[in-house]
Amino acid sequence: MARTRKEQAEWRRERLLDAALRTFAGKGVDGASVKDIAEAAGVTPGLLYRYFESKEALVETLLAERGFLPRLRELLAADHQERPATEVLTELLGAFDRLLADNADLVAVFFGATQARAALAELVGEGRRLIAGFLAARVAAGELRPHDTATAATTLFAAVAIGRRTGSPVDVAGLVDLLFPHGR
Amino acid sequence: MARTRKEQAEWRRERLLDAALRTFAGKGVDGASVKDIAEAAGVTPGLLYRYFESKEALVETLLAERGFLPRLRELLAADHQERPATEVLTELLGAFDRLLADNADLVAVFFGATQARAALAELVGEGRRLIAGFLAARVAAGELRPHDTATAATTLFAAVAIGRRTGSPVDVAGLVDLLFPHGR
Amino acid sequence: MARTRKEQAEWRRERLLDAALRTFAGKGVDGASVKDIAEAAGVTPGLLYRYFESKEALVETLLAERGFLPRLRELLAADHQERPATEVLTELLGAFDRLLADNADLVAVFFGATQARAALAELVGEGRRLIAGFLAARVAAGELRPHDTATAATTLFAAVAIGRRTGSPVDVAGLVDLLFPHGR
Amino acid sequence: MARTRKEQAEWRRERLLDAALRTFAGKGVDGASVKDIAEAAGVTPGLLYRYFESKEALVETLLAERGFLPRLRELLAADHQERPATEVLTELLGAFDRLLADNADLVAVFFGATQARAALAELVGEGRRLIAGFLAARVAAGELRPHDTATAATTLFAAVAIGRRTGSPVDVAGLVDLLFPHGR
DNA sequence: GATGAATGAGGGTTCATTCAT
DNA sequence: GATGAATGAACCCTCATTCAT
Repeated sequence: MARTRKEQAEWRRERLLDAALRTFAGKGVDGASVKDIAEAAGVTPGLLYRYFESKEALVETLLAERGFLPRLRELLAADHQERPATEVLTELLGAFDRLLADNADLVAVFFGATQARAALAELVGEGRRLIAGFLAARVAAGELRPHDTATAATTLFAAVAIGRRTGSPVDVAGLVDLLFPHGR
Repeated sequence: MARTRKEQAEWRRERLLDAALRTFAGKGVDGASVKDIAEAAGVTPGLLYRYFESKEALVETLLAERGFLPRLRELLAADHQERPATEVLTELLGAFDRLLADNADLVAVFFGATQARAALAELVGEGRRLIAGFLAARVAAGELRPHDTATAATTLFAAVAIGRRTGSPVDVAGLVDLLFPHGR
Repeated sequence: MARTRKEQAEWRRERLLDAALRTFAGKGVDGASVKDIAEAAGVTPGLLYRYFESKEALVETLLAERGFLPRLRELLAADHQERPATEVLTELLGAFDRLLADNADLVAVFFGATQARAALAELVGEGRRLIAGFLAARVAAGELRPHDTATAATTLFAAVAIGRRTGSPVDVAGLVDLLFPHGR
Repeated sequence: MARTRKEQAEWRRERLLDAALRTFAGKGVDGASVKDIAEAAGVTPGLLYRYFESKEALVETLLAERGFLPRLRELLAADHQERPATEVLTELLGAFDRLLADNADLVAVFFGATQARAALAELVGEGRRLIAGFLAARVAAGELRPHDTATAATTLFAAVAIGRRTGSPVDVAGLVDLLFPHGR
């Protein structure tokens, strides 16, 4: 109330970005229409064009302003000084994890929202389960050291998949050696 | 040449699936029009409907027939007998890695193909670099054992991200302990 | 069985006309696709074009060959000689009525098969009922001679409607005088 | 000019209904494309969808808002008191006739507008002519009372046809007796 | 004679975008 | 600043028709 013009405009812009993020997360960037977004924001489609040049510009703005790359940089840039590496790592990854959790909608936009999502989940789930089973068997046999096999399976799978996806494949032998140095 | 009608039909169907896969990978499922796919296959859009009931049915067929879940199952189901776990794991993950490499288009479909792709790559890249730097510093300081810090960074990042994405977040402390048992 | 080529062709042609008539009656001429007709005849659409030049030609053929105008002419051309006019008329109209009943599908084609059909039926039904009520009241009051008021209502309504529809409006006063000479 | 937005919208809606009615009357409901209607209204097809949910909804709206059933009911519901039945009937049918004349386009929609139209007109025309000839001959011979034979022919024909069409066939003998009581 | 793969035109409809109000 | 009428292009899909097989 009693907002200045500029404040009001700024506020509206943010609400539009909110609405866009929600809508994109739900229907995918291509699947969400400008009308959908406008409705989610409680305005008419026309108004959107006072704040953003086009739908494409809206997406770009969203990624730029709501992307968590800056937050990530802050996080990682902190000076960790004398504290133990694993403690720092745990804290760091925990913060990253929370960042993702807090920005679930944006993550959804990053990964797209298509029919293929279910298929992906199935793929990853299945692989994880099978690998975890294998690891557990070898732990039981005393070959591998006791460890959280579920996490290990996820990790192995994820590393390979993300490596491929981002165009920087991991060295598989190195990966295995990383988790099980000296074969244990 | 000298193809029977049935062979010709089978061949055309496969070419349409090829074209669809390529087109979806490039423009995303929603972003690719039936016309795009038909053009990529060198036919008229109408023809597509002799082979698939709808665009949606085409996507489903693609995931069902070209999905690599069956191949993955075969891979993992193999009997590994007496061979060392790390050897088996390396082979397994290598095969998985190759599977993904051979099906890059399909992977692109799974992960969605939007404007956000570049942003995702940047995010992962940045995170990876920063974490790798931190790890290298600690290795240099003698705190952590020498290891492939680039792979370790990718792995940590990937595990957290995939965990969030698939709705099964990893236990971060467990993850760190997995890579650096006893803090090393 | 053991049909000559020509017989077989003739037979097929008639079956196609049958199928077309049925399909047109059900879905309307525009609403029925060549595929619909071919399916109803148990053949492929392509074959239809060996027997008829186009869908339009098929419709024309149907109206020409299955139209009952020839039958109607025969009916009316009969020499009625010395028999009483009302007897002849009854016979004639009865035959016409049967002709229409036997060719219900064709009648449906004549009148079109659209959403509007239901509205038309409602319109005619309502009008008929109201007029019949009026007539019955006046008969009861002794003003009009006793007669089949339902038929009279239909008749009056139909005459006006068909008159308009065919572009030859009836003279309404003449019509009333026809049914109730001398105001009775 | 100087129309408010709301007035403009109302006006546009009515013009679209006008255009639809004209176009449907000319080409039939199925035969008229949304593009045809839009062109007739001087707008783009897309605009139609701001005013009507679909082509089907447009047809329904047309029948509901431009149908003359309500007008017909008013007409028939009037209190006719002490006036002679034939006078009332003449007035009533005259009003109905005018209603149809004023709504010729809508009548065309009701009856469908296909290639079959000409065939129907021919059929009715021919039958009418032949019956009228027969009646005239019998009047000349002194068997039937003098009357408007053209109207009588139309009436007889129409009654039978409409009866069949609406699924309530008339009793032919009763019909003849209605027009020529005591065989005259 | 019969099939069915293939086409080109057009169907109804949605959508990003503009602009007068 | 905000609306919503209007557009033009594109969307997915169906259809009448052709022709090699």
